[in-house]
Amino acid sequence: MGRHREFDPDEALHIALQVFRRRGYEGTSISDLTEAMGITRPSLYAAFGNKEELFRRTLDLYERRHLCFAHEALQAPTAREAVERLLRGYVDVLTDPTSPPGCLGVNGAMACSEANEAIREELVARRMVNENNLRERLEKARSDGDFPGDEDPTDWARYIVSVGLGMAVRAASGASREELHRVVVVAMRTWPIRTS
Amino acid sequence: MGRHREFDPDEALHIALQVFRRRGYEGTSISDLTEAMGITRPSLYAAFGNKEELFRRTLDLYERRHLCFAHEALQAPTAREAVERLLRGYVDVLTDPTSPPGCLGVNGAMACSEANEAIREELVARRMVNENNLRERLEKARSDGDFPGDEDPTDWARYIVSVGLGMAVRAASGASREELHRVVVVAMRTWPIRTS
DNA sequence: TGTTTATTGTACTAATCGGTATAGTATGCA
DNA sequence: TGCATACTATACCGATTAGTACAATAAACA
Repeated sequence: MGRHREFDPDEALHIALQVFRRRGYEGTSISDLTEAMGITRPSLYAAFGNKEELFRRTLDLYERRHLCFAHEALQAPTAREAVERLLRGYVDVLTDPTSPPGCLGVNGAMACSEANEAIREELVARRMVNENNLRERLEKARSDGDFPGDEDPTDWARYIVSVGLGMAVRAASGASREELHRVVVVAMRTWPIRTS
Repeated sequence: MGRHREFDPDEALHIALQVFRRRGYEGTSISDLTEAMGITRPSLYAAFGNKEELFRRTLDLYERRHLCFAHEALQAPTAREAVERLLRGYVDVLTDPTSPPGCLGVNGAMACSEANEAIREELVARRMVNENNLRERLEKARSDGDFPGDEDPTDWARYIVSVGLGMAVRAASGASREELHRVVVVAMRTWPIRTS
């Protein structure tokens, strides 16, 4: 009963994701959002709560729709391949021509005033989940004999994620997909086991 | 003639640098600045023009006072040593215990609304200057026989800077100096020439 | 000592921020 | 055909944004 909603919340969420991805959390105003989504302020608040809740839902959508490659990448037969797929998949997300360049998680976290400290912590926590997944994959590889026993999976996961973060910053500054794939090539030369 | 200024502009600029470094450009308000600097708004505008001009002057100060190590690092005898000094010096700046963690150039550039596009471009341009300096150092190394002739200095400079940017993001999220030095250790293993 | 000049503090501007009260409108159910 | 209900539109809230007008103040020069 009652009047029907005149917009598709899922479609609106996709638009919000695009806006947040381009402008970051603080850089995006409610007016930016409502204008892009084609809805009014009360509609936005009725459907999504408030700005912070909306951002968390865009984060969920982002991970589900754009970062989903990571889970598959980690299942590659060798650790080396898993890491390379991870980095190359990330590059493709960062430079997806249908979305603003860069990473929602990185663009959103930087330059937060203290009023939005909670957002920053949320993003750091989500980032850490990914890094831990990678570390666990490397630990498995080590017990499989696929990764040297005297190498530290924690150090390696931290390094790989750092390269990814650096590429995210570059992407936001307009780096091309080719440029970033070249970064991956150089980065992968650290790998302690040669592909035979 | 006229009344004397009651604050030291140079000291005030150092404080502004600290505030901008912690909050980024957009995340910092004039009130944040005047409060930290201990001066009033008209004094700030009289001495520094406006927010954007003040930020540019803090950028100059930052490069002069905190990034000055880069110039010396590039003069190391070997290219490998130059790059390692560059990365390690940057880690120490990022985690300087007397300053907010992270890099003014990175924290300031992310999450800019379109009103401050000029700031973003300025920071990207300054970053490119550093990357070009590194590339030129690698080109010199190549003609010195200190760097393989079949390696591309542009690719390497881009990779090294990317690692630095990634560490800057991590530092802003609270990474420790030790953590980041470990990233450098792994990153340096890409190096195409072994230290004999 | 009086005048000029630059800095100071107070108080303000228009615009924008995130968020909402309220009234109007469209729908499903009885 | 009412009536209850959920959404929409307008217009607003107090707080904060970057930036400034203006008058009081303090120093240098005549």
